[in-house]
Amino acid sequence: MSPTATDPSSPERAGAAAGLTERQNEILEFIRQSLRESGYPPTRDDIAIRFGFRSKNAAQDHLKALARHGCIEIIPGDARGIRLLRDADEALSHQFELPLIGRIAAGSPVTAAANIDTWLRIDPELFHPRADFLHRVAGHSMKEANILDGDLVGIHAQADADNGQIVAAVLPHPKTGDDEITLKRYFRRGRKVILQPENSAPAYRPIEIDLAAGGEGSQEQAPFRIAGIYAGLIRSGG
Amino acid sequence: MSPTATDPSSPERAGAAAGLTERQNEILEFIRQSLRESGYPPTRDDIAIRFGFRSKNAAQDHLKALARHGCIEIIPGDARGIRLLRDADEALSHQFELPLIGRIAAGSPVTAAANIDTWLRIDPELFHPRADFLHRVAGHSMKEANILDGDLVGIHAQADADNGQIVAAVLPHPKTGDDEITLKRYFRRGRKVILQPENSAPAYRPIEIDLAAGGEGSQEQAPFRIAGIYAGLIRSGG
DNA sequence: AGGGATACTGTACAAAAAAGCAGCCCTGTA
DNA sequence: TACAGGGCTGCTTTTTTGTACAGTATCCCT
Repeated sequence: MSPTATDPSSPERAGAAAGLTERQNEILEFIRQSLRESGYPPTRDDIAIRFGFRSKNAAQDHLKALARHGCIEIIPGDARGIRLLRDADEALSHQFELPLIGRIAAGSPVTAAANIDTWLRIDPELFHPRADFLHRVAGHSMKEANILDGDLVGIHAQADADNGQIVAAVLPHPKTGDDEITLKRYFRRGRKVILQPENSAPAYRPIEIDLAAGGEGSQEQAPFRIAGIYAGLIRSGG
Repeated sequence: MSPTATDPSSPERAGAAAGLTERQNEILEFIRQSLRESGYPPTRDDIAIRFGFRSKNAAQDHLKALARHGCIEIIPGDARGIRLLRDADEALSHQFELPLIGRIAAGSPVTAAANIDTWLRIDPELFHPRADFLHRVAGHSMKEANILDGDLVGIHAQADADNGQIVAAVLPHPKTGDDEITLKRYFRRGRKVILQPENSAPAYRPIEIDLAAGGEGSQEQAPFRIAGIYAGLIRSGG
């Protein structure tokens, strides 16, 4: 058991907390499992038995390390006094939550952690197709599709769309240059993409993009990309 | 402390498990609270301190009683070895869920267990005011308020409403006589209540109710009541 | 080479917690 | 009136747990 790789710089598994060793992640995962299955945290002994430690102090050391990293909190003197902290709890708690995406840091994937404003407790499966993130609508350009200013729209992440679907398009803002999410109806005719608002007021004009000019699939800065397709919305207040 | 009423036949509080005494329900609620706030169950001592028992055996006795009633499971020998069983666990798991209410059994409160079709994972706090239940909209009568057929509306339970608010009204269906939930804009002028659809098509007529005729506050079957006010909606699919 | 972290073994002790026994006071019921 | 059950006090005993201290070994970085 001793020759286990313990290189702190080894790549972490997906879903594992950052900055932890493999062993520490295993311990953390065991705590989660214990909470799920028995409803209360493990003792030092439970951990030692599970991992084959001959001394429960090995478990204690690991718990201290996890506490130092801010993954758990140890309540001194309490039997099973282990509390999962926010970050460590994420994998568990985000099961029925959706990230709210606002501005997009230039060049980053839409759902990158840096772009997440907050998490909201909505089951992704309530949307069709399943939503991967939410975006707050600004403006009235989709009014006639019954999508209003302030609505939270559920977006199913995918890179392309069928003609006529409502998409969340990522476009650089004409003034700031920052990437922004816009909801529009998508049409493609040959090399041209048309992003069509659903508001017949004259102020709302379709956006036309010529893919030939360094567009889709090009290595240059793409003038636009599809973050996903509209999958539903949630509206708050009367 | 001893002269506390302990009549096992006393009426149970709303949300409390059936067949339990008041004291037992308090203990159960404390266990839930402990799980929510600290993340692990209480010890016998925790319970004794909370309720002012001089002997932790009082707590032990209560736990045994709860176990006998199938509300909890005691894992022998384990510190904090208390597990909430399914029924008892509901209050906890529904923390971020909302019941979907369809048909209303005649005369029953809207959110009675019998009227709940299913639970959906949406944080009630996402609506304003906070939603207490959801209802699926049938028909297009509120189309011009941007509430469409098939939308799930969040309803904040309250018995009255201001003029002009959108309410979930409970009305007997003209044919079946079953109570049904309808979304309409509410107006009251003296003794008359007007439930106004938001659809200018001629097929949609306002409903007028004369409260003088055995209506609101009367002992006879009320012709209508307000289940709550509209607090937002969730729409699925493009 | 040395300091520091991770990852353990082993021992010891005190506090925390479970669990049993005996008994008291009520109240509703047979 | 006897009896059962809920609701408690008090006390004892035995586990279960947390936690500190002393070491060993490996690996990384300076």
